[in-house]
Amino acid sequence: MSEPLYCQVERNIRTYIEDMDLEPGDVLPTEQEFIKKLNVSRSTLRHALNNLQSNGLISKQQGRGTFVTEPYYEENLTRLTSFTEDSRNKGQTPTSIVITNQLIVPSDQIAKDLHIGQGDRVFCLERIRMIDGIPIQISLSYLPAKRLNNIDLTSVDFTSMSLYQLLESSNIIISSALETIEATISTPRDQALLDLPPNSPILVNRRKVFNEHNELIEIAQARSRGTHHQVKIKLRR
Amino acid sequence: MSEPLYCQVERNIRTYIEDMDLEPGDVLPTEQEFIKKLNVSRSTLRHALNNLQSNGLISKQQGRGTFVTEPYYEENLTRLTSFTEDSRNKGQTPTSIVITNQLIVPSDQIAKDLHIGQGDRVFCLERIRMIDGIPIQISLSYLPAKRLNNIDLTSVDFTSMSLYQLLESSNIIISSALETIEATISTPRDQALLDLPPNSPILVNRRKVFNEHNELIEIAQARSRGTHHQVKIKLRR
DNA sequence: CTGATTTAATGGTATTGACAACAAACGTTA
DNA sequence: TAACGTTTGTTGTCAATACCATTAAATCAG
Repeated sequence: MSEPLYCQVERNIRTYIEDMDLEPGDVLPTEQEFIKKLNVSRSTLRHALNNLQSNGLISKQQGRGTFVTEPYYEENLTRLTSFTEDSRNKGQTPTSIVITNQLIVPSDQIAKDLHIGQGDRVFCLERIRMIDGIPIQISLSYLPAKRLNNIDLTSVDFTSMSLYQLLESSNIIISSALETIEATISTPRDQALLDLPPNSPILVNRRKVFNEHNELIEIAQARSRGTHHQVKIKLRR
Repeated sequence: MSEPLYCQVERNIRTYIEDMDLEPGDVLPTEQEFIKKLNVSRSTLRHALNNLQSNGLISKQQGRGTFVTEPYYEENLTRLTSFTEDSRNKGQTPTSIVITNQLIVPSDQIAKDLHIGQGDRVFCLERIRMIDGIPIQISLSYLPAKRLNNIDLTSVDFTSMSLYQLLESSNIIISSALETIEATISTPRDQALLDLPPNSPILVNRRKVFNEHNELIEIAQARSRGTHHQVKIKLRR
């Protein structure tokens, strides 16, 4: 058989939401309407709807209806993964607006944090990360040029490209990372870039990424909408 | 209505795995066998199995069967530690004010989250965690009584006692946990209990803790001062 | 106008039946 | 023996039907 029917239904509903320009919070057609419109059985439709719900696109409420969900980003910290990879694994479409992509002379602090000398150059990459068109995160990365195998990041279009996958395809081995998380209040800049009201919470991730020789290849800060962003960790004792 | 049938089936299969001492990798009875054994329809059974699969307890393979899942294995992950242990390791002095320490009848939601039945009792423990006298965190835990080897938590003084160390000294094995983190804004209650100004950020940790049989022994929420609390994680790719 | 009751709409649960897809074991044949 | 097809047993997909639970809106009584 070709693609299962419920998968096709899933895609149909996704495109329906897009075509109808449904915003988060909007109500979807009822099950009965979808059944007529798509000409499938209720169980098939519900299979599709359940999948969309566990992918975080919609939420159902008994007695009321089905609604488009606020998109939110769930970061999986059991492994070191990227925003792009995490989102795609959940069936979402991550894109970026590149604010800065330059080769710069680092400040003393950055140079010290990266364990590089005064004269060494550093790539500075700042992006607004979006899911399905909604801004979720501001990420700011510094990468020392001399540890990047002569890649020229400034010539790369990061609109839909994963930084980590690019590095790995250039034989740079991302080995481990140290990450700290804290909560803070959004700055005016956060509010402008992430389209937030004043006094909204922000989750701040600071990450140091190491290669196989335990050399720092990236220090990064990610500022995410606190209520649409979850970090998920699996721990063992 | 009482508890849905598929939830009861879920619990039945959980206890089956435990009673039969099934190890990771072991094959479960086939759908037909479960249908006869539990006297339910196939769709109900599959509903339960699907839930168990998304909870990571089992995995299904078309044409082969259903198997108990390999436990998650990861080296160099941050260990599951407690507030008390963390603080003492840093040379600080953790204390607690106990707000609630009762044996209660759980709400439907809590019972469902803990995978327990309607009649089962649950310990509810709420504490203000302090370091050197400064309130840092509000922690709220629910623990199902029947999985605690007859410990009576209500008779324990948690002022300077670690919950996890108490459990372990009672031969309860804390095996793994799933944790999510998000940022939010403090509520008036947060502000009162943690001595915070309005509009201060709060870091919310939600944790599910499992024993060696992958049974839930605790669900907990911790609300911490966002700016005086950092989560540190070491990741591997 | 207020509050309680009824009704309609909607998603939730459960059963049954049929066929498809896949994996492993088995038999046949070259 | 090796290769190939067949059989068997498993989970996956899909449909039709019935009834339950929850919610919100309409209706009614006071």
